[in-house]
Amino acid sequence: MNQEKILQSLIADNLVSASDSARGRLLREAARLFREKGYERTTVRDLAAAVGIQSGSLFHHFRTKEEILKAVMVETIRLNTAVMQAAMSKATSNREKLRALISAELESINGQTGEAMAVLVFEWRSLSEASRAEVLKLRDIYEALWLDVLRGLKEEGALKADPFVVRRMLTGALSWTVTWYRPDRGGLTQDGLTDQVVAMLGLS
Amino acid sequence: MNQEKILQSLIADNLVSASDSARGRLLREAARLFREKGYERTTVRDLAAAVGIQSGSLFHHFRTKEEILKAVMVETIRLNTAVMQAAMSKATSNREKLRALISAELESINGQTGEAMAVLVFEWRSLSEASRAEVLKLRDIYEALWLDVLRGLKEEGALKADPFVVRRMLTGALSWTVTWYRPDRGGLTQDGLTDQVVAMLGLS
DNA sequence: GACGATACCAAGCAAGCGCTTGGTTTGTAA
DNA sequence: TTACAAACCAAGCGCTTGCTTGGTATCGTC
Repeated sequence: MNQEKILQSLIADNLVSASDSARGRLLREAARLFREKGYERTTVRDLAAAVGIQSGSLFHHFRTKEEILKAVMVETIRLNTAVMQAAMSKATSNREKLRALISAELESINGQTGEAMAVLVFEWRSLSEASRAEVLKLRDIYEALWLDVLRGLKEEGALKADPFVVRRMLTGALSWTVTWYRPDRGGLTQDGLTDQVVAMLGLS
Repeated sequence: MNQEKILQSLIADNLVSASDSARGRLLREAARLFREKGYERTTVRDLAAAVGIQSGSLFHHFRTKEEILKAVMVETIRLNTAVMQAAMSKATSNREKLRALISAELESINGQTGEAMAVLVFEWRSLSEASRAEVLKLRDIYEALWLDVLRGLKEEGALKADPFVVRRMLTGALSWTVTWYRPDRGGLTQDGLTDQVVAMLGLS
């Protein structure tokens, strides 16, 4: 199951919006703007202009501005969880699985969903309490994938530090790549970066 | 030279504000509020109320709201750079120096200056272009300290991955601790956390 | 070709924002 | 005691914000 097929099935189940639908286009532009200027500095007029409608018309699709932010986050987690599960299913050993996880997360952060992932990291505080709880539930599923593999590596003796701590360190380290890593601008490929991370953990 | 003495000398040189001065108190409250609610969601009325003055009176001390944000960041970097240089000067080997750096950065992120450090990470986009350049200059000095040590370790063969990449990974990993690590809430001490990071790098 | 839903527009409201203004109090030093 | 600057207050201006409202195209369906 490749990434395109995963996306199709999620769209069919109405779990994420097709990128050629009105909703999908809005969410993509919203992710871009939230990433670029921050949620608070992005006005509903900015959002509307980005998809070529009047600001009031936004509220036909979403009840509030915050609902747009939540949708960006929710759909991104759903997509990346599915992609990650698929990436892992091909691997056999825990070492391979970890590499698949790191590679997939780097891809989600620096690839197509990069803008939305950055929003997920930096705009957390702009979510209401209720939305936060909703997003957290989805994130827990995602995190469980990581912890299973890291615990396995710990038991094998390949990992010295605590799995929980390692995952949180990796979350920070990988998220942070969004602030400096430019896959296009030569030098380091995404695979090369994955190698570096694995090397840093002493697992290469 | 302990942390208190460093602070005194910086205050004497007018590089950071004394925490019992009007300016110092405002900056401390600002860091707290910016951290808690974000810069954009914090109003000048919030800031004024936090130090017990009228909102208009703020502008006697700072020309704009953004200048407050900049001051929080600038003073924090100045302080932490000085603390870090002191921490490193005691160490002899590069291994020890790296441990000192990690420990000091964890302290700055999770100790007294924690709120300001979080602001530095999460409110970057709220700075104007001009302020950003100013803060960046200071950060470069700070980063040079790290890169020197990491390059040394690489030459010794103790480090496998690229020093530049490792530093950026560590920046993310250590910054991220602010979102989950609670030194008070039992379990892991700050020294213990430092051990975990060193172990993760395979340098213990 | 009538109908109802969906998608949108044009206009603007109420609230909150950063910041200004003119004037008063407080602290300090000769 | 006087003089003066620094620190602050009370009031509010001009603008932007998220969102609402009442009405109009557009489109698939029978």
